[in-house]
Amino acid sequence: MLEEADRRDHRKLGRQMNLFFFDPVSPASPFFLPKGTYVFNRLVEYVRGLYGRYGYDEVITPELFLTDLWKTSGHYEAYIENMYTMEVDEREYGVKPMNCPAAAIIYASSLRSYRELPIRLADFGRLHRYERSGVTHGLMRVRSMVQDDAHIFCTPDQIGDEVRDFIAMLQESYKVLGFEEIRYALSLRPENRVGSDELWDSAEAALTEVLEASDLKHDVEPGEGAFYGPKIDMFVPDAIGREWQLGTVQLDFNMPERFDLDYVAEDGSKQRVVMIHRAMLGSLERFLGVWIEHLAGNFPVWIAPVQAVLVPITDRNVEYCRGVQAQLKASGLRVELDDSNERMNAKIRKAQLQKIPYMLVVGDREQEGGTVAVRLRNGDDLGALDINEIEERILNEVQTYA
RNA sequence: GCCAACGUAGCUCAGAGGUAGAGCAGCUGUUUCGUAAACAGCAGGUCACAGGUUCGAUUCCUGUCGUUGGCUCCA
Repeated sequence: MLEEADRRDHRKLGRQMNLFFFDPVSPASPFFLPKGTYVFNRLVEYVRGLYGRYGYDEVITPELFLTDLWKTSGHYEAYIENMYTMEVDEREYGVKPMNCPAAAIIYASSLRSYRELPIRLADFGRLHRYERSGVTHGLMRVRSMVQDDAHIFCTPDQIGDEVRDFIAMLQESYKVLGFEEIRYALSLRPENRVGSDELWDSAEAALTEVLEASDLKHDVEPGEGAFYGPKIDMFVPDAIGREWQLGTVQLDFNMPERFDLDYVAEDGSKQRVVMIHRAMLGSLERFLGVWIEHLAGNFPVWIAPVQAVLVPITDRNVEYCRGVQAQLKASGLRVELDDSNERMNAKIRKAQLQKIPYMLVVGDREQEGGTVAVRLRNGDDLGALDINEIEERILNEVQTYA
């Protein structure tokens, strides 16, 4: 069991599969290698696809702000110790530890009508947080990260629908990504909080309603909410059973007040807008760490950095393999050719350790028949398949997120 | 930040108060092989960093940095 956890350890697999590594010159900050970057970007791309369907708009915001911004948001007091700051032209700047104030600035940048609500602004900005020594852990807790972050601005009446749609999107994505068991936790009002009791009442009721309406089993954690609003967090365990928070949806009554965010209502009056912070996969670094352990490194074909490797048995078969590679690449597949001076056994072992989904072995027999001998990473041998046949099979898996 | 441990070659590790070793990876050559490691040779290290003790420190001591397990924290 412990051995199995060790095999799934994302830090080891990260090295072994050439995905990422860490270097003391930037403590607790991953360097993503080309293969890790591919997976990372493909995840972002996947999320962007969902955003298209779920009505989000993406924005790009600065990484560096005058600390005035966090004085306005209220984070300065609580979190300045955990921020990276610098002085330029005698003014104090801070590297952003979260995107929400930037979203508030965007919201405030024009007069808003109830007609344009809800506004859903996605931001894949890179965040930096000085995490205290002793709390960092591989990709799970880093000092530099990107979240699939978004902020929804809506009316109080829209809270329920927004939370419900978000959870629906989250469940859709977790299903595709292979997470069956998610723990949901509803966190209610803490001692120290902002906002009226009426506001908390309705917000907590809205979250509870969504959870119950969708029949979602969840824990209720009184007093665990953020000072600015109640929230629902989604947790998933790593290889040794430690739970990590990935998704979250948080109502915020504080930021709209502090940034004076409102909209013109139907009757012409100005109304305070509601802000919802939400992240589906959460920190993409953390998500990748948990996901790698969950999959034991076996990325699904659609996102595997290398989908197939051609293994020529002898030099005689290399030219033929080049042709097959060219054909598969032309279809958009990521196919490598192992023409190293190794025995087939060694090439297969190497591909296994890289967790490459398909190994296409080519000897004289395959070459003559215009086929490849297909081996899966689980050891299954599918025998000789026609090139078009294997191409279709892989393409189909890509399209269906199999 | 706290408690504890660890830090030796790109990776995984061994080692000892007298300035270091293996396997894998790398490079060169041989080999042309049927589903998880062919063979040989070569090359590779300020033993994390800084002080201290000592005739002599990579080894012992202290500090710093980093990593790991746990605690606290996680906007």
